[in-house]
Amino acid sequence: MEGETVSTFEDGRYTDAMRECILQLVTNGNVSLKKIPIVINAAKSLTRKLPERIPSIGLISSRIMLEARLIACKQDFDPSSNKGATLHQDATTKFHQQFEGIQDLRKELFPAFVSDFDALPTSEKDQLFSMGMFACRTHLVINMDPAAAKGPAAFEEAVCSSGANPHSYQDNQAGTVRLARTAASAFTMRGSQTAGTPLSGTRFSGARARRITSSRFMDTGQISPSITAQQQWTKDGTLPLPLDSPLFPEGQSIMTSELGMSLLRTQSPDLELMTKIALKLITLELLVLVERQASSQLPEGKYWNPSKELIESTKNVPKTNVMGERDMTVLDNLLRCKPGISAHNLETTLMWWQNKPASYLEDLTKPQREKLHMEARKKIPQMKCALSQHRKVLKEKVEQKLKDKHEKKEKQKARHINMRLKASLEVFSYEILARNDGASEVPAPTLVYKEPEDINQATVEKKMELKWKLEKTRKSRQAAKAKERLPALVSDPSSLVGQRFLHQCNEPGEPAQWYPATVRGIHNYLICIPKIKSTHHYHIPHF
DNA sequence: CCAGATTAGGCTCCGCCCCA
DNA sequence: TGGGGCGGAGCCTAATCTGG
Repeated sequence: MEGETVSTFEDGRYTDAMRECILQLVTNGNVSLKKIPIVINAAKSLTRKLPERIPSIGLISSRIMLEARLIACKQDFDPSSNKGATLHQDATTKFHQQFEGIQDLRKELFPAFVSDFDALPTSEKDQLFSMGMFACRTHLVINMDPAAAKGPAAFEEAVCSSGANPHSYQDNQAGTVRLARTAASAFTMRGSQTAGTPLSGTRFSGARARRITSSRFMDTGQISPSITAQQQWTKDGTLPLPLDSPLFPEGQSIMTSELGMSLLRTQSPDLELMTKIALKLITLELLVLVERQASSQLPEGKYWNPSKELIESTKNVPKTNVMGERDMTVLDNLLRCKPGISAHNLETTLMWWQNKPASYLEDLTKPQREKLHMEARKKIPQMKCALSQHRKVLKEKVEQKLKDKHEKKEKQKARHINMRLKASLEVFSYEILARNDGASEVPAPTLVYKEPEDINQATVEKKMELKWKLEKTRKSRQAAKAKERLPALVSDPSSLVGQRFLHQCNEPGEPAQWYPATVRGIHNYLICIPKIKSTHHYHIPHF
């Protein structure tokens, strides 16, 4: 009887509508493949209709899901689509290793799906592959953690006579950081060593310094002063962080909390001195970091003044890694629902869940939609081939990793046995075993500070090291910039006028030295520098 | 004949539960 | 705490069916 069943199977295959329905159930509805018939039958009470046929599990997992992936990638590729069309990634890691698989797969998929991919100009190919590779804005904040951990490590090295805090573990982590982490996991609900609250109110100088820098940077970041306040500040030349900074509106000043103020209260001369040393080292580490970031974001940097094309081609790139992090939760939940799901189907489900290719399909015209389904079906053999290749590579990688891990473990075990053997031999040599009575406990390690002048010297050395590092990165940035600008300067020397540069010259018999100078004018391609009397060595200007 | 679909069987992985 | 059994979910492959 007409109206009892819905046609789902035509011309020897399932209709596109049926395919989309199944995909929505699997990806957004979280329905397991086996339970799809149950869900569809349950809907009968509302629709009073049943589909004439429902695809088998095998068909869904081996074909329809692959088609779904191609459709999702097509959406990702389609510049006219504005429906969250990008692959997500965790952009807080510098080299995006977490989702390396997806990036690799992307490279395999574009050639498989984009018609005449090989014919595309190289620049366009590169653009396709490089999209979404931008650094997350939170990089700076995230990277402050390791930088702020390096500071205390250098500090402890500088002040402890043993060269390390004897209360820390035998790893490279500073005792201060270890303490803060342990406290964070102890004092918070479901405490996490990395995400817990920062340690507060401690009398330890390293931790105090860490907390002070944390207040200054993190609290400042949270207040976000108004544009007018920022503009005013750039003109009046005051320091950015004093308590009464014009940057922050009344009542929003940083460091006014009880905790913040207590950190600045003078306690003991020793603690003051130690805190200052630690603060200097930490802030130097942070300066290295901030300069690195600023070099790409300020004028002359590659992200300053991006071209129109770049803005256009990247408008769908996520501005934060929130999506990527949320994907982790989704992945976690999905794995509980579908423990056996394959990595590629997991990724497909994720893309359908987050990018909503279903609504992308709905916005297409009927012929476009049919064409897309047909193209996806046509590409299945190629897809299967690419996926099995990818799977093979991944499997090899995993096996190699396991092998390495096993070898490392074996090595550790051997070392451990050796150490114990050595220790027991020593024990025998001292005949301690014979003396069992009244044996005193091993004394706890004590923290012995270096002599004041040694601390001073060690601190100066550490600071010099960091300053040298800063100088080195500055120099290499300058060199890179100079190299980059050289061709333009050679072709148009007059553009040099007004530029400052370093000039190396020497009096006869004296060692050469660098002097800053400014280009006043260009005559016959000869760079003229006023006020130079001795032999000249001309060098590529540094900017 | 062929593409698409189905089926069966073997296999893996995971969480839960029980028990020693 | 760790091992074993069980069930749920899915993957993969080969053999087979089916309709144009």
